[in-house]
Amino acid sequence: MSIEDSLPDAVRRESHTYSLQKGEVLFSQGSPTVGVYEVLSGRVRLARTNHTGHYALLYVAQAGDPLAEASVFTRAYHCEAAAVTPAVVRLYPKAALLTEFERDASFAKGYALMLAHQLMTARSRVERLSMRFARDRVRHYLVLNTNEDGCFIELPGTLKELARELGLTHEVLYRTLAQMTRDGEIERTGHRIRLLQTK
Amino acid sequence: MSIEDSLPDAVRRESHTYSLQKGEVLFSQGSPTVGVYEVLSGRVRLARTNHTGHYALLYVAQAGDPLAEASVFTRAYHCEAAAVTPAVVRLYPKAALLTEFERDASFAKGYALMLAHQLMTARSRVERLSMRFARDRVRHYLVLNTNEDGCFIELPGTLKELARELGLTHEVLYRTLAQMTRDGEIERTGHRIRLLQTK
DNA sequence: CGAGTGATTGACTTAGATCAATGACCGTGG
DNA sequence: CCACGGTCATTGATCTAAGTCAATCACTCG
Repeated sequence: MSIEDSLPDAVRRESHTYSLQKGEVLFSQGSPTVGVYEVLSGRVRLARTNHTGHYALLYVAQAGDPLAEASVFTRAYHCEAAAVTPAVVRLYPKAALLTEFERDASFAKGYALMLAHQLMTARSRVERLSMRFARDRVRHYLVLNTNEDGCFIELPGTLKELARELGLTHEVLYRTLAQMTRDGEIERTGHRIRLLQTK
Repeated sequence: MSIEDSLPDAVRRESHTYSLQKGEVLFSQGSPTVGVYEVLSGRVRLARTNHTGHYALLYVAQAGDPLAEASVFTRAYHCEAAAVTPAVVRLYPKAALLTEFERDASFAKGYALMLAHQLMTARSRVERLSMRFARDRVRHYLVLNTNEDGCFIELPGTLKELARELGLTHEVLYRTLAQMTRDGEIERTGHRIRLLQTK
């Protein structure tokens, strides 16, 4: 599901990594597209500036996230990318991607499928963030992130990171998890959470 | 940018429309994929149910929204779709889409580009919903939805609909717009908003 | 005309944000 | 080896923006 998985060796071989200092601009709005990036570490923000100078944040990509997936098909970047923290990114050059795309329909399918998955993920985050109560957001996240068995959730990072993902302060997340534990809705062992039947 | 635009006549010719009653299930989790849908009117919700019976809402598609874009590439639907209101949907059959996809690389590109745009839109909604204050969300929406000139916004629907899109109650949206008007940040004429320079 | 809905504003409630403090843990440099 | 700075996890007290409830007016449509 990550961008990396959907890329053939031919493309991977031509990729390069770049290190960015905090604040450094990776590409700017209107500049010609050179390819798709993947964030390896740190955070990179995408933002757009209006004709009238109004600014809006579009996306903050973290380790593992792809960046500028549309740029394969367009001439110029529609937004600016800049590092929020020191960051390392990998560039998959447009030419290699386009060649593969034309040459191999199964690569094209894989790329489209990857985009469709990213889209579904993003949409479910939208639904989650539309929920008013912290508890509902936490439940939603847990249900969509259980293991095969449907019971256990392995938290990928820190609880602070999860709080950010859920659009909550970390304090509220701690309290909510504590309350859910007290209520017998979940059980916690370190960074592993077990989702119990509520009925 | 809508799904319709990226489809060639060959596919459009094979599409069919279906009417759904409120609550009617369009497809269920695990059932074999028949194609991609587009919502013509009403609302259709996508939801997933866990092995353990836990339920989570993934997406609510409204008029103009595509549904199950990944289904072209997969055997079974990963979630359930059901009408929230009476709804009309259009089905683009999988076979026709797949044929086009294999046959015409430019269609494949168009489809992927459409997905990438949808993705960018969804991500910016995530950023918007992550903002704490109503005013910040409204500003974000306005900046990303100005006309060519970068000043005017034509509201597509009602303010109540916009409030839902912004994750706010309609009362709060009214108050926020009123306050922004008082503060000279925007001007309103019916469903047209003018974004002023804040300096 | 009357029912239904959107737009709007006021009064009150509340969940989450903020501020603050503490303990656990971890790596690092003297 | 241990002290110290840093971050994470956690909890309490307080504040506040948004939600809720309620009322009014305008408008549309059968």
